[in-house]
Amino acid sequence: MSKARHSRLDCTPGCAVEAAISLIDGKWKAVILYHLQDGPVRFNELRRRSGTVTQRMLTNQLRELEADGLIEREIFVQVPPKVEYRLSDRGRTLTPIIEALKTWGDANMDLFARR
Amino acid sequence: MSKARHSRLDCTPGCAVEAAISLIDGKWKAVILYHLQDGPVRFNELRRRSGTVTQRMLTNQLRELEADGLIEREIFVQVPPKVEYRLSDRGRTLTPIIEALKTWGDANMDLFARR
DNA sequence: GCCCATAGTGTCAAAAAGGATACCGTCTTT
DNA sequence: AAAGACGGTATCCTTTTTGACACTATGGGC
Repeated sequence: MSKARHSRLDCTPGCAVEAAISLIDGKWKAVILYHLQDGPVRFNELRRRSGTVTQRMLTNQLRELEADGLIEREIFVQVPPKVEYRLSDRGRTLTPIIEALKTWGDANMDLFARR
Repeated sequence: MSKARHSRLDCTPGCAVEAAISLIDGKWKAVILYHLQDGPVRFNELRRRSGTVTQRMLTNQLRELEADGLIEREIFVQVPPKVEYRLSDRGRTLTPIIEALKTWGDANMDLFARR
């Protein structure tokens, strides 16, 4: 999803909104960013916290977030392997949005309960 | 996308974030909500403002937003037909999020330019 | 008579996203 | 000796999303 998304460079006002949302859509990206807000988290820990995500999907989403410069990946050369993910400076600027999503979601849980 | 999304009712903290984002993902929903912020807009006007969206997609997205209670649809019985879309009360509570997306998008345009 | 605008719907096909499963090598625990 | 934790990859398949295109009905302007 991170590829052919922003074809229009003739940016109408709505384009900025489209561009921003395209970085955090995907079923897991916003959730990942949320879990990284309090500091670095390891791969499997992230996996456990995110519920039903598969290994493959988590890897995909993390790679895309990294390619977009929103998170950073640090490999600790040791056995067993250790890899930490953390927000980049740019990623941290998304915090207000993620927080707003969380707040809104909590306040509107009734919307989801009825399905 | 509005259907089988929230399978986990054992809501972990990240679940609220996932739920909220699921309502505004899709390539056009956030953009539509953005365009509705200043008041009701007619179907074709919305289409023109949203760039490359097709008729079918716009209809789909509007129907889903309506089903989720975020927008309202008013039909004026006349010829040629007139249909206006406006934010519902609940939809209006999303305004801070949409605005934040717009602001963030504007501030990070460099991210999109380089693709 | 022909084209345009209005607000859609229907069908088909392509592309993208997501899920299931198996596998890798190393070390620790049981 | 077997199993589990770690952080992934590779492959295949299904579901979901998106796009292209044609079609509807009515009225107005040329």
